[in-house]
Amino acid sequence: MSQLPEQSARTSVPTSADVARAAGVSRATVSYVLNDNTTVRISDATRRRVREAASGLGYVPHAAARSLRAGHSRMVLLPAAHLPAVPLQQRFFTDLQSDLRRLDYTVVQYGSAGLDADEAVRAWAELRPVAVVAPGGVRLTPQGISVLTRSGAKAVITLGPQPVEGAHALVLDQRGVGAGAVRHLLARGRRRIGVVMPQEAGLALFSEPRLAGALHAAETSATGARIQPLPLRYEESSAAELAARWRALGLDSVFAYDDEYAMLLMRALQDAGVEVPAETAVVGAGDLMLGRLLRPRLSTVRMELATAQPPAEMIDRLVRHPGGAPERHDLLRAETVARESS
Amino acid sequence: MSQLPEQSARTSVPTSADVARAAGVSRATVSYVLNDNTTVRISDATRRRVREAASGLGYVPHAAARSLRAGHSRMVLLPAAHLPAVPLQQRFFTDLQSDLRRLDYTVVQYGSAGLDADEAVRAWAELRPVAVVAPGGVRLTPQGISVLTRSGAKAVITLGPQPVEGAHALVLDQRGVGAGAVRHLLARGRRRIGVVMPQEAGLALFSEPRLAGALHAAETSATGARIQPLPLRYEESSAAELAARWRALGLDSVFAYDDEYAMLLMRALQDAGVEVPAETAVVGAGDLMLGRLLRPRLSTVRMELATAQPPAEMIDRLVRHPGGAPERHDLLRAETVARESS
DNA sequence: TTGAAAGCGCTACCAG
DNA sequence: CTGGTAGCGCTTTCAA
Repeated sequence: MSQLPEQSARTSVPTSADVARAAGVSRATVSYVLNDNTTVRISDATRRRVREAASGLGYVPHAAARSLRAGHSRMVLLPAAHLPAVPLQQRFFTDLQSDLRRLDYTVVQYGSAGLDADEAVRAWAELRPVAVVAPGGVRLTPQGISVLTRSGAKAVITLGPQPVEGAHALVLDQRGVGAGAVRHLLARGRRRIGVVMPQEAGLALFSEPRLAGALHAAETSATGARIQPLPLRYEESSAAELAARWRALGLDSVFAYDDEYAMLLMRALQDAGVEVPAETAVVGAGDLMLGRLLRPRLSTVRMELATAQPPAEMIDRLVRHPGGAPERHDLLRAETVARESS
Repeated sequence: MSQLPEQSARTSVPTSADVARAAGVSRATVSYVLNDNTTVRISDATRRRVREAASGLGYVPHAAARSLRAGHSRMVLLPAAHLPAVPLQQRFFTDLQSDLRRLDYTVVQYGSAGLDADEAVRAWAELRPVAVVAPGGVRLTPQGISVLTRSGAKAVITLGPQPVEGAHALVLDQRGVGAGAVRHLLARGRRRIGVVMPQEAGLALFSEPRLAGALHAAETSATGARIQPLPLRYEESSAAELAARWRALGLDSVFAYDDEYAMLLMRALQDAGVEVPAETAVVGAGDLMLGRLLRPRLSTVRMELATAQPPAEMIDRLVRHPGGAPERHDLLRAETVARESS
């Protein structure tokens, strides 16, 4: 219908005013109809005219304008860690996302790679999210939390190995993983236990608590067991080096951080003539398929997320009743799966 | 300073007007100072006063209001696929994200799990992104592209095995992976080649083109080689079943889709007494660490992303000069790595 | 049952 | 050098 191509090009993004004009009604009516507002009664004929005009023009409401007017958004922000997430976290996010959507939140992942902590928090705050769920690996300080809160976030929640002062916390306590592995090895009669510490950046966040759990389990066992941290890069050469001096270390078992490092190390040990499990028992973590395919089959610590209340509901509750004391929920359950390697 | 707690709570999110009041200047001046607007000259004293007032109040600008006023955003939207991304895509996204940030774009991942195609596209359009990069696994129809374009997106780009009519395309052509594997096996004298087809939802997007490439390579080789698709679930039982009827299939080699399926199948074949590579050669894809740790070491097809122009620059160019014909760029380079399993 | 108008927070004109 | 002000697209009173 437009006769001026260049004008129609400039005006090409249709607004509710365009819909109103096309339907011969006011912008208010358009808003009522498209939002199914029940407090006001509109004739069916008008409803249809508005709907047809909207779809005819390809009208899509402008989220920014809407939330500006409303004074709040329903955006839940998930700052993406710049480091590779563990598969468990990946699945957690996927589930959280669809659960939140069902509660009518808009979930947005925001990558902050290449920003320092302050810039990143500012960038998040500019989006005025109603809630922020920050995974481990994202540096969130108490003052960062304050910036977010003061910019209108009703709930700030950390997700990771340890809580942060002032925020709610979904804790994936990795200590139980290390403790589970060590208790299993102790029960098998092992007493000199190595703990692999990946040297890859970012994994320290997980490996340190696992080591701490291992140490604690050994100390409280009253067996006199010894824990020996073993730095390892995820490379064959690094594993071969470690294997070469294995006998000198005098270890009878090793918790290999996870199944992949376990596979790497087990192969190097076998190549160096160290018998698994006879001479050295090996335990991984994560219960990946590959552990079942190895020979000997890999013992592992399986991890599961157990939640009393689904995280999405918790977030919804915190958003609706903000201001309570920081909550803390432990999500991670660790369970040892004994196979042939230990 | 506020004496009414409940009022200060409601008004707690500071606006540029609050900053202006605190600094004793107008909102315009605040905007000029905080945006380092150079077309207007402001005294250093005023600048400092404004800056101090802003940080004192914890002022953070409101992105929605800003882009509403500006009439455009610099948001690049990455609809997140609901299925697990291949590691290669994961790295691609991370890199793209930081490159785009360097070009001053805001990158946002939007999870559309649980929405059908139309709803999803509408939801994206509501955010008024300046560009959309849709990975494979996200269903994007020509009419979806039109909705996005008409809502102001300057560039719509697909990323995946095959392009979509009307959008620019970053193509990860999986056919070369299958073709590379088959050519390698043909060169090794193999003629009856199985191709593993994962039965997991979502992988068909990758496995079908790989099969097509394998078929094409066999046909054009003039060797009379035969290609046999082999459905397989990522479970030990499924692999064992396949291995049990292996000899009846009469195959002398197999392209196992990727390294993980290769490990699964190779283990099952070995358990069934089928010698690798003597009786059956095995090739994976992805060049994972685990392939190097298997015995025999796994031959694989390594995949790399080779780009003439970095994707971020391409997007920036398309945003600045919209309206050109759809571009298509092939990103995937496949290269066979021969080890011991073939 | 519908329309007019105010205003969310911000920036960019134009006056002073 | 700084301030007043219009208006981005939308929703929601209040009037008609």
